[in-house]
Amino acid sequence: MPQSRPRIIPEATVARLAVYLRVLAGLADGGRSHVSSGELASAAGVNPAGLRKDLSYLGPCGVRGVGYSVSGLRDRLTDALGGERSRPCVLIGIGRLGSALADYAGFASRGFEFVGLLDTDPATVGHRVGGLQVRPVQELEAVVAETHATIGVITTPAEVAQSVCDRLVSVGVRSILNFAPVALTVPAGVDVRKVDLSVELQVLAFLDQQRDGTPPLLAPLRPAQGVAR
Amino acid sequence: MPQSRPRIIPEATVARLAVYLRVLAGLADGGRSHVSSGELASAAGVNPAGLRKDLSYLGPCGVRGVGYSVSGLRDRLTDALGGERSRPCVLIGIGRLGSALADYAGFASRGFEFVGLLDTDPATVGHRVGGLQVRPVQELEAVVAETHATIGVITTPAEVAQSVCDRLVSVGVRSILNFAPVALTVPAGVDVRKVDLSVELQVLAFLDQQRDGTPPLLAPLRPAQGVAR
DNA sequence: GCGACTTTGTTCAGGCGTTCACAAGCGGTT
DNA sequence: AACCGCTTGTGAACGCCTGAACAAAGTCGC
Ligand SMILES: NC(=O)c1ccc[n+]([C@@H]2O[C@H](COP(=O)([O-])OP(=O)(O)OC[C@H]3O[C@@H](n4cnc5c(N)ncnc54)[C@H](O)[C@@H]3O)[C@@H](O)[C@H]2O)c1
Ligand SMILES: NC(=O)c1ccc[n+]([C@@H]2O[C@H](COP(=O)([O-])OP(=O)(O)OC[C@H]3O[C@@H](n4cnc5c(N)ncnc54)[C@H](O)[C@@H]3O)[C@@H](O)[C@H]2O)c1
Repeated sequence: MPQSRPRIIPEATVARLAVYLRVLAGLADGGRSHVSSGELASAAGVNPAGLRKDLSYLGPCGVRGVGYSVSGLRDRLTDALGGERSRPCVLIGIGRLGSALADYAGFASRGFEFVGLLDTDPATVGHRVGGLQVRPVQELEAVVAETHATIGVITTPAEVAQSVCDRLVSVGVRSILNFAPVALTVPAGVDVRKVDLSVELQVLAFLDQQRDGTPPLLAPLRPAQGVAR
Repeated sequence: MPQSRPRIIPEATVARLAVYLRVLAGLADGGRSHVSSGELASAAGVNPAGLRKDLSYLGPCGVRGVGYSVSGLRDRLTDALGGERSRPCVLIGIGRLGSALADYAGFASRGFEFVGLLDTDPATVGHRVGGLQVRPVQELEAVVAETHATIGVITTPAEVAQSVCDRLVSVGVRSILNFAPVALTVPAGVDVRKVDLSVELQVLAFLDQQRDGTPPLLAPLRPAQGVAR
């Protein structure tokens, strides 16, 4: 038996694999033992053929004529996405958004654990949020060193996001999730993903206007599948 | 002078236009009158040529040899993205995440205004969040009707997201932003955008593992530009 | 044991998006 | 008035991703 092929997985596929993994976790809880690509694709909101293509990057995962083993596929996906080991994360900026994230149970269940919460505000430092005590941002480097955090999440105001990012990078954090509405500049070898909620709303507004304003002009779009992307 | 061309704008471009608009707002506050594509692209974290191509969908916007007028381009972008009119939004599920969104000032400044906050929890209903009183979710249809909300934001638990979505669609909301980790099914003509934070973290974890595990194998990737995507 | 049905895995073509490179156009200067 | 440098706008090539059709393969029923 040949070992897992070291093929390159497109980033768009990786994002979908994470969605499949969550759906599979739900199916496993429901006691299901097998799923077809059609059912899984429907639950994930994607095309069945695309789903099979995504899974094919991991090598053959299913049984023809039967489908995929829920637990088997779940394990394979978990492995492909980085294993089951807990990923320590630090969160900087414990305001409204940061508090919501720190308190969210959905991350821990997927292996992401906040091991450090940092803020400048003296009114916030010392408080317990999500079972962890908020520490002063001056200790950021020390916290990363002692916890071996590999992921940094930035929920500070935009003005200070770049400086926070620089400090994270300087102590070895190479994966950053940024909620502040600025484009962060980082050296090569560091990955930044940005979540920009204002942009999401603005795109919705644009699509809305386009729909109302010029119905015949936007014609050559989606072939009317009843499932959201 | 020919009026604005009714060309089709790719969705990826629309999202970037929203980013440019925000950067321009900052430049205008700073008193700048002109910008070059290079500077704007750098601030937005994109390629200069791509930026010019994005803007070209709106027709000629700049002056060769000089650059773009900050205020002129800002107005043009504002117009293209749906005008300056206020967009009323309803928010369902005023928990930790929902409260953070309702309280956030960055949306109102871009024309998005929450006009209805809804929840089931009796302990939450009646409270004031972000200057608005939380109302029982039973009144959802009434709130949409009286406020003419066009955008619905879902921050409820995943189990009820689909039913909330159905109710929004049934009263005419055709733009939905979903934070719950489920794929929503909607009829054609309704746009759904999904924000999935667990997936973002999972992708970061994957990239991290890929970097450490197989340095020579992921070689054919990004040409080492020091700016995050 | 054999056949037919079901579902996967892969191949192919099409579209979309991104990137590079160059010509066109404008302002400033001599 | 003509030249020069700078910046935009666009055309074309490239690569990536998506969607569909087809063949391989395994299971269930008889
Ligand atoms: N809340 C939202 O719904 C929302 C939506 C979209 C974007 N954002 C963005 O997310 C970020 C946070 O938003 P928020 O609403 O939570 O703001 P917030 O003001 O409630 O929280 C920001 C926190 O960062 C802390 N902080 C400030 N400077 C710091 C520093 N140098 N180091 C560490 N911490 C520091 C502040 O003390 C505060 O607690 C902002 O950039 C905002 O634009 C928020
Ligand atoms: N908080 C986070 O950081 C985070 C991160 C990723 C995803 N999410 C997702 O966002 C959603 C909300 O997360 P949260 O942390 O705010 O959860 P939460 O439990 O704090 O808030 C959920 C709110 O929805 C309300 N609700 C429940 N059923 C409802 C219904 N039928 N109609 C209207 N309201 C209803 C609840 O009363 C509660 O106030 C969840 O789907 C969660 O998976 C949250």
